[in-house]
Amino acid sequence: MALDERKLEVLRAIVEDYVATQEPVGSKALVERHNLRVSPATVRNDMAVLEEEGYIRQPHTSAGRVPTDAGYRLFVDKLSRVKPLTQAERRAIERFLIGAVDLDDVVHRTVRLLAQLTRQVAVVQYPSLSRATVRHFELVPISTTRIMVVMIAETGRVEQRLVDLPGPILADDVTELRRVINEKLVGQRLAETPPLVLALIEEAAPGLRPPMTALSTVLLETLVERTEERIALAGTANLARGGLLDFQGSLRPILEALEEEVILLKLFGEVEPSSTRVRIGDENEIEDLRTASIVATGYGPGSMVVGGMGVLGPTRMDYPGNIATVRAVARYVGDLLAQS
Amino acid sequence: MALDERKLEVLRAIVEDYVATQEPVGSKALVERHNLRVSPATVRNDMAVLEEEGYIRQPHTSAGRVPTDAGYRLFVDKLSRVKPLTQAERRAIERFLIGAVDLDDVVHRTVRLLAQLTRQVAVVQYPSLSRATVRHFELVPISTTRIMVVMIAETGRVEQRLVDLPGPILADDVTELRRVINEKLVGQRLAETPPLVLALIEEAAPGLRPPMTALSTVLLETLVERTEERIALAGTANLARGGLLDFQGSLRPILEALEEEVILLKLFGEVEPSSTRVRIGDENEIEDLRTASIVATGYGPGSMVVGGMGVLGPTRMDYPGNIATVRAVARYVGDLLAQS
DNA sequence: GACTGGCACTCACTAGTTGGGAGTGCCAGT
DNA sequence: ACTGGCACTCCCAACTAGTGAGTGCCAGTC
Repeated sequence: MALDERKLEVLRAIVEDYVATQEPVGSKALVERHNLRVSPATVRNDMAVLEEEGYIRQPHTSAGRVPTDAGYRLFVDKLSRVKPLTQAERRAIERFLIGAVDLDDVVHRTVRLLAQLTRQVAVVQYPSLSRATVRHFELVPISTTRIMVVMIAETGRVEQRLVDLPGPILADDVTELRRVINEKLVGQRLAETPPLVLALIEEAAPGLRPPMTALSTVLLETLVERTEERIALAGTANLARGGLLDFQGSLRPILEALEEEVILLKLFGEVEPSSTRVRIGDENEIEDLRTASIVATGYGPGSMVVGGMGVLGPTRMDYPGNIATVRAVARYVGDLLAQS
Repeated sequence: MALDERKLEVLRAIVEDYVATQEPVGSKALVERHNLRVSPATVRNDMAVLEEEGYIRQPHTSAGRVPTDAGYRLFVDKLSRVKPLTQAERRAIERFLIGAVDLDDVVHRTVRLLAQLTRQVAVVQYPSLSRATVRHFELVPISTTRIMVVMIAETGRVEQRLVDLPGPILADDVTELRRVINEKLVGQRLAETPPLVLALIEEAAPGLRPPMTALSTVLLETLVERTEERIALAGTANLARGGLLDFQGSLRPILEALEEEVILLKLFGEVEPSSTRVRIGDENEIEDLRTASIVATGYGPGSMVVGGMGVLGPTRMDYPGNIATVRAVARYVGDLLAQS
């Protein structure tokens, strides 16, 4: 059965009221607060249909209605208009991000900003290495048989690793190794470097084969294969708002899930370019997050995506507002990355 | 009034039972569980005295007794014997830390390990820059007017910053700058470098004064003065155990405090060499943490202290166990740092 | 056919009541 | 100095209405 205009309007009203008040909403209150031009009885009939269709439900007989996950989904897909940010919010974003001194700082500020604006838990993935390009490799001799490899990505991210060499090495040879490595790898996307790294060994002068082999092994292992992704988190205290009504009483599983970087990466790292993804309650694959919703989007300089960011909160959240905020922040950060 | 042997024994028993059961403990149960060789009535008299002295209290008339913060304090100072780690725990520590590939990884693993072993919130401060010594400075030309400065500390920590130069610079000049900087700064404790950095400008050849000035400004600003301290956190989910009985119902303030790095640094960063500090409830200066206790200690290679670590939990925590664990982990990590 | 007013019904929530029991303080006795 | 006994306190859990918001249904109206 198709839902006519008014039924959708009723659903929208229910979602909005419930999000605002956190209490099941009844037919009478609905008619009063939104100027639906019909009587409570009519609304009740509509509600019965909406419930039949699975968009709302009653916590118990003779209580008001509450949206189901499906209801939120419909609301997000069809009923919510994008809520443009206020001037104050835009200013807050700029002010917050403008003083960042380096990449770490940008990520840090971003995640706190998101948490503050949305009053939810915020998550920001550090610009992914595998999607970034190499700006420079630096080799720093620590001792005669030890070198520190420092990789600087185009996004500003820096990774370093110690390499033990098979034998002592001369300063000039280090310079040569540095030259070769940079010549071959700079400007490449990291995900595409493995074959190039292997080719490096061939490339090196015969005398430099052993140290180059040690180096390339480490490069492959740590910088390419084990592209360790990092995550920043803020606003967990926001979970404890709403006096435990959300999340059916226990924060435990949510907090646990939030500590698993792997889970967060799955949620916020898998973003398609320039689309905002909303996962509502049940739609989450992670068991422990079935009572939560997630708004995630990708970000990066220009149209490139180097990482994901977003917020996590109770299914009963302000979707239009949070979507708008997450998008806006992502765009700002993208611009910021494009500048540097 | 002096507390005789048995009264102290009673206090110890109360603390241990309360920590174990989370319920006020009565005289009868006490006599049964611990083999005090007296009757419940006698214990009641002792309890009355202990209450008078402020070491225990009754949640309400005709309930058992609960330790006060002062009671825990006395317990920690006088009554608790160090609880040696089990073989399994020692093995767990080793196994957990043995595979760490770099400093970040060490800190990461350590904080998770602590959270897991103590079942509390764990905090580890990254090895402090100001207390560390410089191993090497690297200058990486990004463009003709831009250099990236990379500082490698003895602890393995790496910091980097972009520097905009007043004018274009030649590769040879960069080499020269690098040489001078390293010559003067390597091996110094970072806290003592500011005068040396200023002297660098004098030191440089006249033609290199402008770029060196730009460099030293950044060095001072970011690497020395703004010695940004970092903190790793894990186990927040443990706060939600104990079903909200601890922390009088609201996790909110605790979670908020935990997000303030400044607060955590104050709590875990100010550690005297090789002493373990226990802060119990009221003793905390931070208002929001008056319902929590903290066990913190310093760590570092050998007898040096480069940072702090510890755990935070309800006042009702296993002090002897947590103290032992924190100490042991700190010692292991210290050894690890000494090796590298 | 769509909407409305009316009405009986359901059922969570609150407040008040009660009985039980764990625990206490006190006291007289050893 | 310690103990057994005893009256007392008072939290807690279970039960009992009473209340009211909200519903579903139905007959009536436009």
